[in-house]
Amino acid sequence: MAQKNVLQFIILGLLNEQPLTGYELTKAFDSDIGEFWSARHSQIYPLLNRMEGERLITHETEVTGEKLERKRYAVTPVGAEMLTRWLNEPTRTITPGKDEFALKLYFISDASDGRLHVMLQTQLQLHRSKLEHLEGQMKSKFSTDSQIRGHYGHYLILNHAIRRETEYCHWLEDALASAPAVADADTGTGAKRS
Amino acid sequence: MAQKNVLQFIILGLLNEQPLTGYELTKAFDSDIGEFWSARHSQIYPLLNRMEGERLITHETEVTGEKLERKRYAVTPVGAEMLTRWLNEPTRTITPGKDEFALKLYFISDASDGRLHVMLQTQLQLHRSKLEHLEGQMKSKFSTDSQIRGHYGHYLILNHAIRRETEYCHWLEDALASAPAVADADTGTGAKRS
DNA sequence: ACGGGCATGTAACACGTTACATGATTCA
DNA sequence: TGAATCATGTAACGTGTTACATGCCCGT
Repeated sequence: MAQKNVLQFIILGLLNEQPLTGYELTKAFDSDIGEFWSARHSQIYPLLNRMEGERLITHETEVTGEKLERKRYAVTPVGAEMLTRWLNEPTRTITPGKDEFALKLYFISDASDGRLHVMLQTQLQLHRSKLEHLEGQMKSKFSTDSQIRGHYGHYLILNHAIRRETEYCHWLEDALASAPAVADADTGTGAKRS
Repeated sequence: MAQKNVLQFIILGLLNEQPLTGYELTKAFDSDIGEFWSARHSQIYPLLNRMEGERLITHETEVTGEKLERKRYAVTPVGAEMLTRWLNEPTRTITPGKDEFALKLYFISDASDGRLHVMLQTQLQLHRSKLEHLEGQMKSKFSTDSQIRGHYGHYLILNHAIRRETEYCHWLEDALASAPAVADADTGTGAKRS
C-alpha cells in the first residue's frame, strides 16, 4: 500500500534543522539536495497541508511588509519521532535510477554510428557544467573544517555528487575516445569544441 | 502536456531489434536496462495496447502448446520513424536522479553519529553485490570483441553501470574510513542532537 | 500432482509535472 | 513603473506501484 513517500521525510528533515516556509522548502531542491531528490511547489504545498492535518508539523503565520503572509512550518514531536524512525530504519533498497541518455545509447548498436560522437559530446558538456557547479558549491559551503563537521551528511553527499559527475564525465570521455569523430560525415577535420 | 513518456521509446527500441511479447519486454527491465529505467508488466501491457491503437506497433498472436496465447509485437514504419526522431533529438537534460540513502545521510549532521557506520556498511554491501552482478553480466555478454561491436551501446551502458557502482562503493568506503566504528561513537561525548 | 515460470490483463491508488491563477514586495 | 522574485495555492493530467485476477505449460 502506501508507497514510500520519501518527500515527506525530506520535509521533516529540513524542518527539523530550522522552521521554513513552503517557498524555502521548494528552493532547497534547487541546490545540493536536488541532486538526489526533487519536487515542485505544486507538490510541496498540498503535502504540507496534509502533514499538518496529520499533526506532523505546525505552522505560524508571519507577515512581511503590509500584507504578504507566509507560513513558517516546524516539526511536532510526532513528526520528529517519525523522522527518527525513517533515519534509523535500514535502507535495504537501491533507489532505481533513470537516465534517458543511457537508454538512447543502448539503442545505438553500431560502434561506427555517426550520431554517437555528437550525443556523447553534448552530454559531456552538460555533465561538465554540472560538475563545475557542484565544485563551486563545495568551495563555498565547505571551505573550513568546522563547516564540514557541522553538516557532515551534507558534506558527504555533495562529495558523492561530485564523484558521481566526475565518473560520468570520465566515462563519456573514454567512450568519445573510441567513437570515430565524424570522419566521413561532415567536414572531415577534427571536431572542434565551442 | 504529454510528459515525456520515455518508456514508449524504450519499447520501440527493443521491438526494433526483434519482435517481442509483453512478457519478454517486462523481463528486459530485470537485466542491464533496468539499471537506467524500470517498468512493471502492469504498466507495459496497457501501454502496448495504446501504442497499437496509435499504429506505432502491431502484433501477431502465437500459440504455445494447446491453448496459451501470446502476442508478439513489432514496430510499424510509423513507430520506427518515431524511434529515430527520439534517437536523433539531442538530450539536453540530465534525468534527475533519486537516492533515498543519500537523503538520509544528508540529515546526519554529526560526524560522530553512531548510526553512520551501520548505514554506510549496509549500503556498501548492497552496492558491492550489485557490482558483482554487473560484472558477471559483462563477462557473460561481452567476452569477445565481436560481441562488443555488435551491441556497442549496450556495452557502453553496462560499462557505465559498472563504473557508477564502483565509484559508489569507493565513496562509501572512503566515508566509512572516516566514520568512527561503534566503540567510541555514542559514549559520553556530545551525544546526538535531534 | 504440484510448483515455478510463462503469459496477460485490470483496478485502485500514490507520486509527480505542467499549467493556471493570484497577489505582494523589492530594487533599479 | 516595470521586472524579478517572493509567496501560496489549485486543476488536470500523466506516470508508476501494488494488489488483484486468471489460466497454461513444463519439468520433476
